[in-house]
Amino acid sequence: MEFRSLVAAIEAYLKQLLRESPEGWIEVRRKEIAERFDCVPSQVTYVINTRFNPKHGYLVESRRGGSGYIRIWKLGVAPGPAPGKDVSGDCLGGDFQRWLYTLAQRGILTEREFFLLNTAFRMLEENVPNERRDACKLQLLREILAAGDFL
Amino acid sequence: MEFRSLVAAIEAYLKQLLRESPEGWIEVRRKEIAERFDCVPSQVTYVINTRFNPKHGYLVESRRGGSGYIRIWKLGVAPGPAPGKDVSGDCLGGDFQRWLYTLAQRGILTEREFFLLNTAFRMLEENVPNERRDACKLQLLREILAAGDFL
DNA sequence: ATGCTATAATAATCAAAGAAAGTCAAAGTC
DNA sequence: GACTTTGACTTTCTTTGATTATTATAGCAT
Repeated sequence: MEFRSLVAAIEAYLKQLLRESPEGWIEVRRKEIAERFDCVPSQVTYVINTRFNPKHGYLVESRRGGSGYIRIWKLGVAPGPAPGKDVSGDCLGGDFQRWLYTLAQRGILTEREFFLLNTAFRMLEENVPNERRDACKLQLLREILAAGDFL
Repeated sequence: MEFRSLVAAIEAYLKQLLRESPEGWIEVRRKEIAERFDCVPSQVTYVINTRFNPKHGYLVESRRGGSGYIRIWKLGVAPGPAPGKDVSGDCLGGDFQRWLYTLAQRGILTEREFFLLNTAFRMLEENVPNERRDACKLQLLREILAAGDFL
């Protein structure tokens, strides 16, 4: 298949992998992707940042250092810019709940866990200063996902 | 099982032992672990420090010298911290963790729920402005308890 | 038996080397 | 002008090994 650009090709490749993954997430090495597409590693970072961000319905987890990785989760349906709603600031708005729901549906969270986390999220929503809120929720989500590894 | 890295393998092994231990704690020889995984002993120290600290819900006690050992406690399953051992201060704002711990002990929360809520609490702890923090945590606790009714 | 010492058996510390991934801004393309 | 591509530099995490600190115990002297 021919692609207009590198980003497009890499994006398509990752989405292909995601489609083939029954778990709804994939794990890749930045360096390997870069090699496969014969480009610099930071290109991959660029693709991740521009095509797999929360706005598009993806969550990315990564680790540096020895045996580092990039893990991409596909969460629920892409929320879409909700026309009329202020698109500017927090694109993460109410989507978190949907994501939790997705995780619950996939059996990654039990119903109770879903409920409890929902409560916790609402708490963060209401009590963490604006500028830190999104980062904060994202971090919690990441920790939850990471916890899954061993729990 | 295949592991990404040495740390991951050792971590998983120790957690396996912990899971199998009815007392909620285990005692190992650093050297033996190192031999089993064919690595230098300080690697084990590294794993302990980075994966079994209080922040992750573990306490570690150890002794050097003849018949030395490393003892690892898992909080939330174990009957409280090793007596006389410093919990190293920052073990997550005392009271709330204790609350959660109690709930877990009574079987009101599962281990996972305990862990997740712990994470959420830490999040609040670190991100909510000082003056609202306590009220906030209290409210979350209440909601959790209330939730118990119909969950 | 009691106390002291040397020794061997451990674990901790620390710093260096190695292995990824992230950042940022300049240069290129459309 | 906005989006892509590149690469030098930074940060984070892991692995290794040399050195240091601690403890139990065996041996010895009293």
